[in-house]
Amino acid sequence: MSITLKDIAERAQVSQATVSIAMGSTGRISDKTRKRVLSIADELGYRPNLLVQGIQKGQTMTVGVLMAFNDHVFDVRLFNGIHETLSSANYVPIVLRPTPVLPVLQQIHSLIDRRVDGILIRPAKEAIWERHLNEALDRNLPVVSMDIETRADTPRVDFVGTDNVVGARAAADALLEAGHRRVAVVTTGVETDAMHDRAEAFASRIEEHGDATVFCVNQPWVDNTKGEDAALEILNKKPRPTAVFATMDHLAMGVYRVAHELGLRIPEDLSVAGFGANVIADELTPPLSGVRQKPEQTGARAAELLLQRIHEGDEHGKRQRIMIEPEWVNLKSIKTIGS
Amino acid sequence: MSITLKDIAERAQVSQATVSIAMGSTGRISDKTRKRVLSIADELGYRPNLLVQGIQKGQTMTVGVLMAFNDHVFDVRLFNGIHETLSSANYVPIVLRPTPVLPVLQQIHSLIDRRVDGILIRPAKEAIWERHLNEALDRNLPVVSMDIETRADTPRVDFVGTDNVVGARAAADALLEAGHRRVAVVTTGVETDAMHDRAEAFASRIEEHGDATVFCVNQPWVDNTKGEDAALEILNKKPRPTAVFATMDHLAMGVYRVAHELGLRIPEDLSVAGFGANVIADELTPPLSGVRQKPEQTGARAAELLLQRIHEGDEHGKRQRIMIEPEWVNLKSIKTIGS
DNA sequence: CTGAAAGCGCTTACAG
DNA sequence: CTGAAAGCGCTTACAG
Repeated sequence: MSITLKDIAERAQVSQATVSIAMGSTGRISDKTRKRVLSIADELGYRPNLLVQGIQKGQTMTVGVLMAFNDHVFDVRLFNGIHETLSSANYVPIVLRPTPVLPVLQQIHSLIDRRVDGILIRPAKEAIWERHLNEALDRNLPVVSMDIETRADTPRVDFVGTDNVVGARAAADALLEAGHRRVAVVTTGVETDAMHDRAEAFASRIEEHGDATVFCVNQPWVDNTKGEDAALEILNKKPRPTAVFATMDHLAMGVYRVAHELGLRIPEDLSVAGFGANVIADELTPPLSGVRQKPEQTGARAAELLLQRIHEGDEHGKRQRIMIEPEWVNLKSIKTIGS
Repeated sequence: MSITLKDIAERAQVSQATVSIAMGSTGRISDKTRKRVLSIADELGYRPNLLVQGIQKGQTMTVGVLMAFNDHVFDVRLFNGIHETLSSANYVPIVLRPTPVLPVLQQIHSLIDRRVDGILIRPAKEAIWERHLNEALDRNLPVVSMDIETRADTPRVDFVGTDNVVGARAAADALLEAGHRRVAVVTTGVETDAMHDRAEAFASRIEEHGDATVFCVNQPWVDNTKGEDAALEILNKKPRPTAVFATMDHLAMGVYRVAHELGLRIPEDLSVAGFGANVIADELTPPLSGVRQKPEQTGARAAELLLQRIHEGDEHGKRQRIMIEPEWVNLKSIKTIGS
């Protein structure tokens, strides 16, 4: 096994307690013995056993992260944000990926059994997740959900996510400012509240303008949908809208394709805006303008909030809900229409 | 704090040892007491403390995973494979992301301090990583590297990665079989051995044919290069090659772009093949044929190997080197030339 | 300034 | 079949 305090104590001819004190900063000790002990520890390659400190202090400096990583790029960026914050605080993430085969309950138990100090989760659509969170909450483990909000029955779960309303409004403002007065929205799946919020916020902002019209087409949610059907419906409309806002970048890809098939050039004949955090925006031709989420920031804020909860202990204040403002990025897919 | 064996013992009016025995399967105990104890444990929501078992048995059922997640899709798929294998064995991954700011040495210490049972790593190009691995190896922690091989100075690090030679040969065979006799290779960066191996294996396979010619253009490695320059050089060559093999999918994107600019249609005027595990292959128009890596399998095999090393303990056999065979996938970017 | 002892939560021989 | 005791590696009052 590895080197222990006892080994060092023997070598240094002092008690184990003295070694312990020399390592930490608690308790007074002569500078001479401390130096001697530390140099022996170093020489032996001593490494503290955090497991012991974990059972003693009830603090493992470990956090559970439950993410499916289905949305590859978004989840990785989210994780990067989490990781950075945790690292600087000397915490470490245990990453578990809930899948249909691996029951979430079991994974939460797996985290509890290892005595993580808190849990970060990016919930899936299935409500089943949330019931199981009580297993953690009942043990006073703080939980913060990211990007997707948990239901009402888990009031002690904080939330950090994208401010969809601010983002969608920015998109509307940008299109209006570019002179567009006849715009459409492609969206999908009522179930996902985020898409819904974006479509609604966008539409109502356009309508506020008074002089502009907007209509919305909802593409039923199927996995990996690119929204071609909805795009077709929009582009066949007479008079054709001059701009389309897609509530997620993936849907904008469908618009690009259908436009291409119909011989419409972007942005000359049609302006397109998206919403997301994917790289696809940059890889489309022309690069897609739109609302850009900030997954790193979301992850970092979530981790910060979790650490704060961990440190404040049981006097848990009221539920927090933090909205990260996305950013409007103008690339080459929007044409300015002369007034 | 949480429920302990002592709590259960008090409630059940038995000794702590009895409770412990009732939980595990070691030691005999009357069925009656066992049932009573278990039901009380259940009722109290008892969860074992794996930290304790960790310090007692020197086995934490925890594995360190060092991955940068720079290649989003590949790394996520790799991780999914790892995760699945670890989960089924009741192991859990602590995922750390080495970045220029966060010294790897510190992260390895972070893993050692938490007494992980082994380490999986996807090394970056910087050799600095590898020196630090000794910190783990010296403590008899098994280490398996994935996708990218460590240098010679870490002979106790097993490896699981893609069989580049088999993959590149499959690509060559496919192009030859489709009738191509004048083909080119776009590759990049001599430093990355993988690209080099692919280019070389491909070229020599083509040359073996006797009747076919091949030439190779190396695009200097810059971040996120799409190989446009190299592609231009190739497509301007007279006579123009009928097919191009890109040693990574990203480079094939450059070929697509340049071909498009030159007015060449794929596959009518030019056939293109790639190599990789990215989604981009499917999203290109037309979908890109090529060699597909199997990151999930790579991750799973690496995790299996690590677990095996963990279980075999100190009698560490000789270094293992496992090659996962990629698969040739024919989509729409290859034209068959009449003989 | 340093040491002996108790305790964190659990397991494992050893008695009875 | 069940209990008392020692021990895993460390920290923290408490004596000296």
